[in-house]
Amino acid sequence: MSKSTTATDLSFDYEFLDKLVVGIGEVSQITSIPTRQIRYWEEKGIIVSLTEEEGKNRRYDYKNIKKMLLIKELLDEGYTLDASAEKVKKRAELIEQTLNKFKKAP
Amino acid sequence: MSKSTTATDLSFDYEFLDKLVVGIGEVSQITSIPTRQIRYWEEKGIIVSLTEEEGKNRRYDYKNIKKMLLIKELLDEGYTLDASAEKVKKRAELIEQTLNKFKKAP
DNA sequence: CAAAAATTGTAATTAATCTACAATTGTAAA
DNA sequence: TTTACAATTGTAGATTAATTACAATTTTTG
Repeated sequence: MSKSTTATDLSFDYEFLDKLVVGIGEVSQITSIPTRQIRYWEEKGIIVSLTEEEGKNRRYDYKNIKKMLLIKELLDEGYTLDASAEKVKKRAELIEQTLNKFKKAP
Repeated sequence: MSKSTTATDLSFDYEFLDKLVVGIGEVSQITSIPTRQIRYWEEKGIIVSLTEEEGKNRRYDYKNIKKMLLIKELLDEGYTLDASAEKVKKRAELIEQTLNKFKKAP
């Protein structure tokens, strides 16, 4: 009848990650990236939030957060922001594929 | 040297779930539980948020969200709020154990 | 019905976020 | 070293979202 997700079943919680949306403050807490920097990356088009309309608060999903973490790593390694963004674009496809694998499973 | 979490490695992203914190608005979006109801449950002591101090915004972690989803299910099944809370307390231990299993892995 | 449980409404206040304009710092080529 | 661009940071003033607190309403149970 119902899905009954039994709470302990987190063998992989893609269903949860799929619904996940977070504000910029939480992203900042999770990733240790300052909100100001997140907005800057977004301003440059490197990150695209799920914001409904201009002026409303930004919302980010799992993929967004993963991207940011990766960009942060790459910057640390010495890549420029644009180069990092380029690299991330390719990896993003992998993340997507991996997530889709879980989604397709019956 | 560094942990290098490579972003595509989400075979199980316990590290991510561990850091996860979410505001009440997002919890409401994720779970479809109204914010008013979440605050009420908290007021009754059934949920305990990570709020730093009174007046500041509430923050919830993965376990909190899982608890809420479970309570919602149990209410649907006809349990009272207190009975649901009781059941959840036991399951919470299971969730914790499961998470710890991942944490211990080298 | 009466009492308790559970939920919901909302006003007034505070916290967090938004945009926009500007300043600062870092890097690399001329 | 200077010039130029990349990257980040600061902040004022406005707006969105969350807080508490008091109360009302709906639901369940004896």
